[in-house]
Amino acid sequence: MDEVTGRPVVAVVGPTAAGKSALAISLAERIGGEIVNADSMQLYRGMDIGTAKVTDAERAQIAHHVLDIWPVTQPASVADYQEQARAAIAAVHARRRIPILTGGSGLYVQATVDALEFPGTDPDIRSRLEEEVAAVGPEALHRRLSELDPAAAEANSPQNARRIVRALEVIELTGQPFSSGPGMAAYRSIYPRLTMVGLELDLAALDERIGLRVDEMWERGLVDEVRALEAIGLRQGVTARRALGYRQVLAFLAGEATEDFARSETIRATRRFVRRQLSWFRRDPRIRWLDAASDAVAAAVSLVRQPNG
RNA sequence: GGGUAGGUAGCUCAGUCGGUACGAGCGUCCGCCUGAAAAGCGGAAGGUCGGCGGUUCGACCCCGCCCCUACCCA
Repeated sequence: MDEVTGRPVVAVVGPTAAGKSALAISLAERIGGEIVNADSMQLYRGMDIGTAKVTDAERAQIAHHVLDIWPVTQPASVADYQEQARAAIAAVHARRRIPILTGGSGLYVQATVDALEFPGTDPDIRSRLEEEVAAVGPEALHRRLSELDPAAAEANSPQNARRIVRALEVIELTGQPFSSGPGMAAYRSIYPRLTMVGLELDLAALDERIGLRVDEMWERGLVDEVRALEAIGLRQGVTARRALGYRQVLAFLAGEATEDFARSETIRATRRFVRRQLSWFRRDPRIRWLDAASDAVAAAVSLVRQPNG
């Protein structure tokens, strides 16, 4: 068994606002762990309040990794994240401690833990295709995709410009159909001793917490945070400017919405997001779900100590 | 008391010059997801078109009365 990957890895996943960060910290204390972030937006430097990033105090308590790695102007990249997250896990292992991958970005968790391989990207091809969709509409490109890679076309709706562009990009770049490489690696973990813990809470309670949490973000100065990030290019970043809360505050700062509207929209969008997260995680059969309303820490500790499936 | 506008999906509103509601956005529910993923996308369930009567072969759309809301006049 591989010296590094044969060591235990824990993943704490689940919807936003269920309490993953706190659970991960408590768990880390009990089992001698260090946290590896798997939250796409917490990768951005300066996006603290709106992403509910762990505090300095919490970071002093338990080591956190793969946080604040990108400037807000940089487009997100799962492939880049994957590399850094795996390196962080290896480093934690090298310290003979247990990495606890924590976050609600399903794709990022899977990219780290599963044998996913991302074909490359090419800015020129990408921007050319993007201009094309803008000009011709996604349906036209979808038709082309049907000829080049029927399976990929089948898998994407003709409206889904983003996915169609990426599929065409990969085909052009690799000369291979997009649908041939990816897919099958999902749920095949590269870490044999992986324990996946899902933290759940009933939707009504979660919705309530989201409302409170967003109000709290406002009190803590989310608007000022966004204003400061705006000054260093938030509006130019393709990914960061669309983050929950940030997008809405930017609209408010641009005079396109009232502050109240920005806040209620943030709550609404976050609630919708939580549903998408659940729909992603629910289908992963490896996840052991724990109720956030009960003693999830104790339950998680015992799961880690006696993985058993 | 009089007048005007309006009462259509949970919400905000389109619409039918009378022929089984083409509805839309938001909300809700379900799902998809391999380099933007807190993103992007798909599907579904929801309506006796304020009430009662009338005209008509047929009314949500016409007529009468009533109720409710907003505003105006007194």
